[in-house]
Amino acid sequence: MVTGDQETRERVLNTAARLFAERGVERVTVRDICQQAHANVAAVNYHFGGKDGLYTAVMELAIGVMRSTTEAARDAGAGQSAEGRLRAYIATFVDRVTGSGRDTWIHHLLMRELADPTPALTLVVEQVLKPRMEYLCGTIAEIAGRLPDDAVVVRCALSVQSQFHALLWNQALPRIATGGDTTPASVAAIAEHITAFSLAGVRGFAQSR
Amino acid sequence: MVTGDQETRERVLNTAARLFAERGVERVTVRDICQQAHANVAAVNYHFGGKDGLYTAVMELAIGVMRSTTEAARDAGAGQSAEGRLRAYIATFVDRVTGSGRDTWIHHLLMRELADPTPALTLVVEQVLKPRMEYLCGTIAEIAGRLPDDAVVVRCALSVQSQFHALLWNQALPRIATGGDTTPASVAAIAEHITAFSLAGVRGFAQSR
DNA sequence: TGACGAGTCAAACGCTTGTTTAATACAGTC
DNA sequence: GACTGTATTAAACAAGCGTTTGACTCGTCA
Repeated sequence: MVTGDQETRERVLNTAARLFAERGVERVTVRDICQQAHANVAAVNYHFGGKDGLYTAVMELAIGVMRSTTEAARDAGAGQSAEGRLRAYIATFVDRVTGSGRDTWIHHLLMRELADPTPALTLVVEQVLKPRMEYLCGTIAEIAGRLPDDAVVVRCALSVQSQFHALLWNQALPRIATGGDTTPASVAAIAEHITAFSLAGVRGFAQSR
Repeated sequence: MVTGDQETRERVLNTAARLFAERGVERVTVRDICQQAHANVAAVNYHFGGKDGLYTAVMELAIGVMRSTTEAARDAGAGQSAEGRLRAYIATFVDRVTGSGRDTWIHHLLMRELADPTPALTLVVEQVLKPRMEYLCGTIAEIAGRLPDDAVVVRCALSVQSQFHALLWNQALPRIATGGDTTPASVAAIAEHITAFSLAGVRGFAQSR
């Protein structure tokens, strides 16, 4: 085969990640993947032990990137006030979800996993969602003057995080709301909106100590 | 056949609705549906013209219920202030999504349709999502002292609506957050949280006229 | 009574799916 | 140069899928 510079395994893995995110695991055949990856049908079974193994490998790849997103969101606000950290956290996520970076497919995979859980959800929860919630709760707790495990704080964190997911309704959004474009300016406007909305929401639960 | 009181067509339709919502269309076979509905495999093709036709029929059924939910959410706040209307709207939705009523499956179908659009999305957008956004924007506009088509108002409406969807992360939620129970008390607490959070968020964008 | 349409049924039909096989090529090692 | 383990290939495999078929059972109506 006239392979490129890339190893077959890597080509299959990357192609599968893209297709799984686009169409969902069930709507992608191993023949689709291998054809687009310029690989033989047997490659999936040889390198990943089967379609399920391939999906697991894709999810592990995705989890790695998601963890780095969490870190980036945390680093962006390092040394700032709680308000500043929340603002930086939101801006990082909006930026990555709307695809200014190049890893949009990952968020679609995550959305599918939440809507339609597979065994891989356990990994996602432990390595991605829990750390995010923990950081978010810490920041929000500081803003609200409450404890991080306060039920009010947890609910606020969910309210913040859930707003990101509306950004992924790619097909529906442009038809029900103005905008939906992802120019740097509008992305920044969305981030600013979620920040302001969430800050006001959280402060409404503020408790004087 | 020892059918019950229900006609075969109805049994197949209801069984399919439940299974499609639970597992997703791709992970449900016609044989699954017919077995659970105590019907012959050919029933799907005879009554609905095929699996696709069955899915369309299920979505039409779901859209009917969703429209009635929209009306119920609107009626619940009739004659009240804008704040009261928003509170009633949110309470109605939280109630239906968490399944105190019996139509939870519909929201799972909607979530799947947003994550993984099919041709049926067009119907959902026109007959369900647009009317909801319109009503929500009207209410929020009044609270914020802005016009209903103001971009700020539209974004606020999306922020409100998106919070409902976190309630549907059935598998993931109990593992990342405390609660997740659906006792009447906690459902009311969730509704109250989203209301307070959203009201504060919207008021932050209030414009003195 | 006999013809007719609607509904149901077991069985079979193609087709696609994920997976396996056996052959082949190739690089490194003794 | 024979041996070994890795990687790739075309072809075939068995199972499952949605769908179709033709016979059969009714209730209805002329």
